[in-house]
Amino acid sequence: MSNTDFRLTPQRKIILEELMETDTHLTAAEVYEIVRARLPRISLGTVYRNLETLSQLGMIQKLEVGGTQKRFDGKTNIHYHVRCLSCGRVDDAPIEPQTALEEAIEGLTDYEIIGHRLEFVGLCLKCGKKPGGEARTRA
Amino acid sequence: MSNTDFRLTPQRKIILEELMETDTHLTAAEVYEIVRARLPRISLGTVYRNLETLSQLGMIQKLEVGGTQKRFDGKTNIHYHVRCLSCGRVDDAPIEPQTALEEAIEGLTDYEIIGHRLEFVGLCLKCGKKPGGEARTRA
DNA sequence: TCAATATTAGTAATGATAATTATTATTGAA
DNA sequence: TTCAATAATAATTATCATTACTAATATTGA
Ligand SMILES: [Mn+2]
Ligand SMILES: [Mn+2]
Ligand SMILES: [Zn+2]
Ligand SMILES: [Zn+2]
Repeated sequence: MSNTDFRLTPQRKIILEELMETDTHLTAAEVYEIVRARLPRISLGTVYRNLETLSQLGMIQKLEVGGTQKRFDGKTNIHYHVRCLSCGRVDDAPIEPQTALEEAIEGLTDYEIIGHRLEFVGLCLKCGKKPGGEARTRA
Repeated sequence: MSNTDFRLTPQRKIILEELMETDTHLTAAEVYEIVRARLPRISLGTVYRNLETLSQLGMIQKLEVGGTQKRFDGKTNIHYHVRCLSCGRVDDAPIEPQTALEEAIEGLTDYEIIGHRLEFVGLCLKCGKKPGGEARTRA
């Protein structure tokens, strides 16, 4: 019984491919829409299940950014994000991980610190400039 | 027509009081349970509606921490948090807001930066020490 | 070849939160 | 005071994201 019984099914392969070749941090629903163009019979449940599996295996990253939906990242290294308060768009933040932050709280709390999450919020190019922009979504 | 038609109803007063005198960053469901001890007829919808209203007015803060539930904070000043990966507990992080972070990305992105959120994650005293601790909850 | 195992599509269930609605409470002008 | 306008409530229903279940299909390796 090989312990490596992870099968790279067509569904998983395509989900991975689509996540790799985009930098927009898709939601599960967005992944579903995109993958459906290539695999019309895939089900939303399969997308959720595999996004979970793949992130569990460290092949992708599940992001807990603000807002109501989780987002998924083809990049697995530690990095920060910027989120648009208006349209929800999430981009990578061009700033290196600040290890100093964890050193700063070390010992000041009862917690055993494992990591940290830093998210910048603001308005993306599209939403920020012109008055109005896109409809403001909640959260 | 006075524009200040916010009424400090008993429901709102008690929700506020309970949020003020705790430092544990309650979820809506937890607020509901606690307030119910004093106002047994209050409805969960009222709790949600007023938590939203109060945070809209800047009287409390709605926190978008990791996990599945929003949490509410009686403190309205900007500060960071530590969250336990095991039990979900959220405490204030004893570290000052780092304005330098926003200065660091300023100009490096297309975004108009408005703010940032920093959350440390780890294991609280109760969950971290003894092997086992509480049952690990998801997210 | 074939039984064990993994994965799927489809659907139902769950959990958090928001919207609706009919009723009650408060306000301020007549 | 009285009463119409407004605000807020309790109760209920709806929505949205996500997870669980289930029966069918696919893959694996002895
Ligand atoms: Mn990213
Ligand atoms: Mn706090
Ligand atoms: Zn935007
Ligand atoms: Zn804990």
